[in-house]
Amino acid sequence: MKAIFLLGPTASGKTAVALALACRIPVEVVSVDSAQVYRGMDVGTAKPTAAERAQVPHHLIDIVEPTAAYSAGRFRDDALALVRAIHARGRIPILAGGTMLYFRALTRGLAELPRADAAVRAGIESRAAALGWPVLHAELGEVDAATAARLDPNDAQRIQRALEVHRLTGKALSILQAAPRGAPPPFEALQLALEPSDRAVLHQRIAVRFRQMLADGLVGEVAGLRARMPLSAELPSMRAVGYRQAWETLEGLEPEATLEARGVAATRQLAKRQLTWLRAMEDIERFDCLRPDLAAAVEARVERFIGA
RNA sequence: GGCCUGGUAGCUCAGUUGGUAGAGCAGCGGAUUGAAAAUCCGUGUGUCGGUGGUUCAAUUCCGCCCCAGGCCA
Repeated sequence: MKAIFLLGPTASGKTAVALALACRIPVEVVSVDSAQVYRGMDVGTAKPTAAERAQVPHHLIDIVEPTAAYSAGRFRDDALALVRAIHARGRIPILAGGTMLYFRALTRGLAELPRADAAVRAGIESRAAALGWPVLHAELGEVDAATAARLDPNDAQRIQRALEVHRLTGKALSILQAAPRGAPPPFEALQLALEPSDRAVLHQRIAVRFRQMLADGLVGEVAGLRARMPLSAELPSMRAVGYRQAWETLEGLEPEATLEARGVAATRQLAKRQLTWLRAMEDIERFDCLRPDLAAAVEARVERFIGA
């Protein structure tokens, strides 16, 4: 069983490459993207168009409401089921996207941990508001010294998660994470990374694309979502690049005049973090996403993989 | 043409009663196990507009010039 991984930072051209591959090879695309899962968030997440989705089946797009929270754990389950189903149809899955934690969850597995618990999180949150995260970090140190040592006293999100896991299971996160993982993924993957040889060119693309998103009505999309459902700034969906900045402008927290610059900067920062992940990955074949013959080069490599 | 106010890091600005300078943002590097497009950590040498002068020493004081605003002609 074979699968193709296509990873790259935002604006590196993953969608175009995947579509080009689809012309030659019977494939289905599994999106590996923590923002494209949200229904109604179209403009700012650069989802493939309806036409593109009609051309090739795409999965894990528009699967949850923006009021909900998706997760790496759900992604792993969903993606493994999809890979199986696509294989059963005699096709090859292309897992394409830029959410590198999701790729890792797939290739290395996740520890057996409890899901997020809203009530427990709220309790931790309110204690943190009163005492400050460094105090909770110290408390974590009493029940899970290894995790506390690994985390910065200000890393609210991870301290909260570690405390949550302890409260829910009575065990230290570090112990649970050290336990052996489940079976490795039941497929052989060709891992391809798209990386720019010139960061400045990627930045240029990002600027052009964000400007286009604004022209395409990103702010209106966010305003519409806010009018239709009970959203809040803390929701993962509304923390997504572009959506957070549009939200701040709609709330009057930041001037509209700076929206474009803030959105572009946030996108560049996202791309930088994605590139940091990619740089650390081994067993991955890298392609310069700026080369003019990118699609053809990837195609040739994939055909070799499939033929083998 | 005259007067005034500015010209300091990519941007916005602070500062040095004369001993060559620092914040925010941006950028860059890193971490990353159910929120990950998140969260966190680290990282600041720049002809202090140019040029003469005073001084042991000038980005800081003085002269002239250039540039940008404003006011008066």
